[in-house]
Amino acid sequence: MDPKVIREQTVRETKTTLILDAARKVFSEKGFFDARLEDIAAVAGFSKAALYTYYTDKEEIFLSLAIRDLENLYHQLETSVNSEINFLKNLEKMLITIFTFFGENFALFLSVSNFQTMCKIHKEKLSEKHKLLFAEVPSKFRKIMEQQVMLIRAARARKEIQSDIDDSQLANYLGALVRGIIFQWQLTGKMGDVKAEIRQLLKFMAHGLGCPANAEDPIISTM
Amino acid sequence: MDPKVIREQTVRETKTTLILDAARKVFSEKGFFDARLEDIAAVAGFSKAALYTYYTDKEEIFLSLAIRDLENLYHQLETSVNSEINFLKNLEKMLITIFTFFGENFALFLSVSNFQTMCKIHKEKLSEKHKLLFAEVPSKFRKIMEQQVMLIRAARARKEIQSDIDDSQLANYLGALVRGIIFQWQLTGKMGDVKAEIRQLLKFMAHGLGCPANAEDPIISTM
Amino acid sequence: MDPKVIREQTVRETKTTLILDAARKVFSEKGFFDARLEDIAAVAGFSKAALYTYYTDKEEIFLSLAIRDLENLYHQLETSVNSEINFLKNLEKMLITIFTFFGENFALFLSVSNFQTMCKIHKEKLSEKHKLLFAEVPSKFRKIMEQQVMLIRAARARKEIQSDIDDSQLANYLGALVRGIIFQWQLTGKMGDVKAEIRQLLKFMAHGLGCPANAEDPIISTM
Amino acid sequence: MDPKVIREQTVRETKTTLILDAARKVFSEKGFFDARLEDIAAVAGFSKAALYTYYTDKEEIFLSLAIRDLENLYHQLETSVNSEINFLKNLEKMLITIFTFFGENFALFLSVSNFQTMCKIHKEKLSEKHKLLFAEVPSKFRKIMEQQVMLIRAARARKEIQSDIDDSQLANYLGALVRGIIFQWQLTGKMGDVKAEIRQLLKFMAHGLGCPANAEDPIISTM
DNA sequence: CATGAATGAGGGTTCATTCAT
DNA sequence: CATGAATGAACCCTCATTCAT
Repeated sequence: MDPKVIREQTVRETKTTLILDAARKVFSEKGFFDARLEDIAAVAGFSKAALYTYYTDKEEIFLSLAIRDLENLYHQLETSVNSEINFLKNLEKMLITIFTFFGENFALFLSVSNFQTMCKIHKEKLSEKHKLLFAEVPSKFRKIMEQQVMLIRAARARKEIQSDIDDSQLANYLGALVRGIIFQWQLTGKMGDVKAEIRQLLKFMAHGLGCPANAEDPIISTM
Repeated sequence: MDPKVIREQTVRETKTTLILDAARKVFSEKGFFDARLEDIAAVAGFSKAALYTYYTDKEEIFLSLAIRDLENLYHQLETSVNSEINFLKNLEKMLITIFTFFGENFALFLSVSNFQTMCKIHKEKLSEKHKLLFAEVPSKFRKIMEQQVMLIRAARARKEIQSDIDDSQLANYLGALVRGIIFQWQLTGKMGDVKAEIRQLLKFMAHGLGCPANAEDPIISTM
Repeated sequence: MDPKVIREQTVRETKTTLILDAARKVFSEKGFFDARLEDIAAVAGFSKAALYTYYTDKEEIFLSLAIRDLENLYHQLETSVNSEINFLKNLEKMLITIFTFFGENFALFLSVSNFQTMCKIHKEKLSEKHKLLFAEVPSKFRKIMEQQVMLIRAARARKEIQSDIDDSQLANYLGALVRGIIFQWQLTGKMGDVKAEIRQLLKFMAHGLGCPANAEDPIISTM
Repeated sequence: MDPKVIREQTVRETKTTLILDAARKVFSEKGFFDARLEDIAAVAGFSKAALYTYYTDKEEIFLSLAIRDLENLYHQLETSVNSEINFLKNLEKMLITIFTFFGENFALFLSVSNFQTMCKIHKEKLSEKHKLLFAEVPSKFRKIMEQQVMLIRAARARKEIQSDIDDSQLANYLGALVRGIIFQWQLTGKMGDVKAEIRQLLKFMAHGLGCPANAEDPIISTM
C-alpha cells in the first residue's frame, strides 16, 4: 500500500485513540449528559471543533468509545482463556483482566446503560447511522457473555461444575457479581486489594454461601 | 397541636409525596441529567415553578427521593426479616421485596451512583445543606447492608452458612448479585419470571457453581 | 368569555405582534440567514429565550411573519377595491397601498423568496408543522394575485381593457412591475416621489410604450 | 511577454473561471449566506483551502462573480443590439439574451440585492478593497441600463415609441418587468415557454393593458 | 400557594479562515 | 500550489431558576 496512505491512516488512528481515551476519562467522570465536548477536546489536546473532523457528533463519540472498549475487553479476555488449565484458575485470570479493565472506568458503563435506557425512549432521535452503531453495543456485550458461557460449558464437561443451573444463567450470575462488585467500589469510592478480592470471589462462586444440603429445604432440595 | 397546623402539614406531605413519586418515574426513565423539571412537574400535576415551593432545586428533589426510597426499602425489608424461619426462606422473602422495589426503577439507582460520582468531582457545587442530604444516601445504603449482615450472622449461628468468607463480604456479594441481575434486566430490557429467577438465584447463592472440593486447588482448598 | 382569558389572549397577541414587528425589521435588514434571534429579541424588548415562549424556532418566526404580513396586505387591498370606480383609479389606490406596505420591507420578501428556494433544496429539514406553515406562504401570494385578476376581469367586462393577453397573465405583469420597481428602489437605495411614480406607472400600464399599431409587425399584429 | 508568465496567467484565469462558475451555481441555489465555501470548492473541483489562493475571502468571490456576470451580460446584450432592425424585434433579441442569462441563476441577483442591503448596514465590515469592488456592482447595473436607454432613445427617434414617459423611466419599467417575471418564476418554481412568454411580454410592453384613451380620465388624459 | 412568562448561563454544532505539510 | 486538519467565533436552542401576578 502507498506509504503515504499508511502514514495518514496511522496518524488518524493515533488521533482517534487520543480522542476516545479523553472521552473515556470525561464520560467516566461525568456520564454522558454532563460530559462536555470542550472537556474531551481539552483532555485530548484538541479544540472542540476538531472533534468534528473525526466524529459527527457527541453520540458517535460515545458509542464509538463503548464499542472500542468492549471490543478491547473481548480480545483481552480471549487471551486469558485457556481450556487446558482448570476452570477456577482460568476464571481468576479473566477476573483480573476484567477488574483491571473496568476498575477505573466502570462509571462509563453505568452511562452506557443509562444512555441505552434513554435511547429506548428517544429512539426516533437516533439517525440511521447511529442506530447501527448503537446496535453494536449490546452485540459486543453478548459476545463477551458467550465467551464465558463457553468457559462454563467446558468446565461442566470436565465435571468441574455440578450446579444444575444452565450455562448462560451461570454466566449471568458471574457477570452480575462482577458488575455488582465494581458498582460497590464506585459507591464506596474504594477498591481494595484486587488480588485478595478475586480470591474470595472465586471461593464464593465455587460454593456460594456453603449451605448444607438439606432434603427438607424446598429450595435446594431440587439441586 | 393546632389542627390547622396539622392540616397544613398533612397537605404539604401529600404534595411532596406526589412530587417525589413523579420524580421517581422521571429520574428512572431519564436519569438525573436528562430528567426535566417540567416533566416531573407535569407528572405530579403541578407547574414547574410550584416545585420550588417544596424543594430548593433539582438536586434536592433527587436526593430527597433517593433517601425516601432507600428508607422505604429499609422498612419493607425489616418486615421481611424473621429470624424464626430458615435463612433461605427468609432470603427469598427479602429478594421478592427488593426485586419488586427496584424492578421498574433500578435506573434511578444507576443515577444515584452516577450522581454521586459527579459530586465527588464538583463538591464545591453542593451547598452545605446538600452535603448533609447527600451524606444520608450512603448512610441509608449502609443501614440496608447491615440488615443483611445480621441475617447472615444469625444464619451462620444456626450453621446454615458454612463459608469462611466474612459476613459483610457475603452481604456484599448478595447485594452485588441483586444489583447485577437488575442491571442485566435494564440492559436487555426484559424481566423474566421473577419468582423462578429468585429460586435459581437462591440455589446459586446456596452452593455457587457447585465445584467439587478439591484439595489440590489452591483457591478453594482453604475453605 | 372569561375576562381573564380575554386579557391573557390580548396580552399574548400584543407580544407576538411586538416580536413579529421586530422580526420584520431585522429580517428586512439582514435576510433570513444573517438575522440573529438576539437582535430580534432586543428590538422586541425581550430576551432571546423569551421568543421561544411564543414560537418554536427561528423558522416559525419567519414564516409567521411572512404569513401575517401577506394576510395584512390582502386585507388592506380588499378595502382598496371598489368596482364602482373606474379601473385605473382603483389600481391607483391599490398601488398606493402596495408601495406603502412594501416600501420599507421589501427586502423581507426577497428573503421569503430566497428562503423558499432554500426550502426546495432542504425540504426534508422542515418538520411537518413547518411544511404546513410554509405552504401558506404561496397560498397567500395566490390570494392576492386572484384579487387582482378579479379587478382586471371586471375592467375588461366594462371594456376598460382591450389587450387580448389573458387576465392572470396581466395580473402577473402588474405584480412584476410592482416588484421590479421596489427591487429597483432597493438596489439604488432611493424611493422617489411615490405619488408621481404611481401616476407614471399607471400611464405605462395603460398604454405601454405606445407603439403604433403596425400591421407589418409580426409581434403586435395579432393584437 | 515571457511565455512562462503568460502560461501562468492563463492557468490562473482558467482556475478563477472554474471557481466563479462553481460559485454561481452554489450562490444561485443557496443565496450568499447559506452558500458554503466547501460546496463551491467541491463543485469547482478544489479543496476549500485552495479558494484562498485566488480570492481573499467569501465576499470577494461573491462580488467578483457578480461583476463578472454583469459584465458578461453587458457584452452579450451589446451583440444583440442592432439599430437597423425595428425596436420590438431588437427588444425581443435582448429579452431572449436576458432570460437565458438569468433564467437559472436569478436567485443570485436576489442575493446581490440582499447582500447590498446588508452592506449598507455593516459597511465597516468591508475592507477598503471590498468597498471598491462593491461599488462596481451598481456601476455595472447602470451600464446595462444605459444600453437600454439608448435603444429606447433610438426607437423614439424613429417614432416607434410615443409614450411621453422619459427614456430612463421606460428602461426602468422594462427592467422591472424582466426582474419581476423571473422573480415569479422563482416563486412558482416553473419557467414556461420562454419564447411565447417573450412574445406576450412584448405585446404588453407595446400597448400595456390597452386602455381606451379617455379624455375624462385624469390619469391618461395627459398622455 | 400556584403559575405563566422571562431570563442567564451554557452546550452542541457550523463554518470561514489559517496553517503545516 | 493544493490540501487535510485545526480553530475561534458565532449562533440556535435548552433549561433550571426567578419573578410578577
